[in-house]
Amino acid sequence: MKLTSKGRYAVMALVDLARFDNINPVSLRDISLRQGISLDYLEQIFSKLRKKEIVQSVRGTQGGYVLNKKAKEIKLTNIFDAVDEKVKTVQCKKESKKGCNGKSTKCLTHNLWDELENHINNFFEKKSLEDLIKDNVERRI
Amino acid sequence: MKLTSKGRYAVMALVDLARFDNINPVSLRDISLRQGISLDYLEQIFSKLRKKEIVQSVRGTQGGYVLNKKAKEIKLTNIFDAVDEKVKTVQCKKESKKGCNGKSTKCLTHNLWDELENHINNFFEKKSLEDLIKDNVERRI
DNA sequence: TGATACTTGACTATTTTAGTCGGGTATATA
DNA sequence: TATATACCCGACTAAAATAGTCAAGTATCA
Repeated sequence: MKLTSKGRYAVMALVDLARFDNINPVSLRDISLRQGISLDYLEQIFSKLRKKEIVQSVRGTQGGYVLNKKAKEIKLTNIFDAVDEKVKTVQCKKESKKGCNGKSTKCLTHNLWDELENHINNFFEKKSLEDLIKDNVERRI
Repeated sequence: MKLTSKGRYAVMALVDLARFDNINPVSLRDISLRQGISLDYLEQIFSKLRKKEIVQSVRGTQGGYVLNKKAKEIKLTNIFDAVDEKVKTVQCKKESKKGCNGKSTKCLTHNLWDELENHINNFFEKKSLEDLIKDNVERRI
């Protein structure tokens, strides 16, 4: 079980963005330099964030990205969802003969993965971008 | 973020084992048939479980595996640890220039992943094999 | 009109996953 | 003692996912 870089980068980039977008849009180039993330990869990630209306883009010189909502309203769930960083546990395919079919001893652990998924998603639903920024400022003092 | 089959299989197999090992050892062949998991793959998994002293092996005809501890004492943490199903979030390599080096805006999200890791591990540390079996019996009624 | 910066889609090397395969060794039972 | 059962061990591999790269755009500001 692991968190992939895509999700990590998305969160890092958005925290970075949230701290600098007071007046002007923030370019991916700047984020790329500050966070050490490949520009091309960032473009892929922000394309997804834009489609899910987490950020807005401003084209042209002095362009960049701006948050599309208040940092308080952007939850980790939304970010991970946007970049396809899902919490996958069991996939109970109805077509498959093996695995979960609701019969006999199979899928003994079905409920476990459900619980786990809820447990993790619960964490993600509570945390907002604002929380992350505040947390960071506090520890910085 | 996903849970891989290895961890899933390990838990499924152990729940199966725990329910059948009252008197005799349980063979991987039986578990394989009941749970629909490849025998060869199960052998790999049980080799690891044995090395971490979660199960004991009995060789020869009528052989198989037996739990090495009480189901109550085997936590999910132990199982996942045995089969290398780790909860990985950030790796802050000291060697790398990029990523987490404790400076400036980098690793803004460091604490987040720590928290997440604790949150998940907390779940795994509480759940025992016994819990899973009980849970299953209850829902079966 | 040129530089900046977003936009899009295709391509690719690397790593991880989920096995398979081929050889063993130990032991109960006939 | 022969044999079948079942654990034991290491090497190999196909397929999928990951983490990018690359190329060719379009919009906008100065």
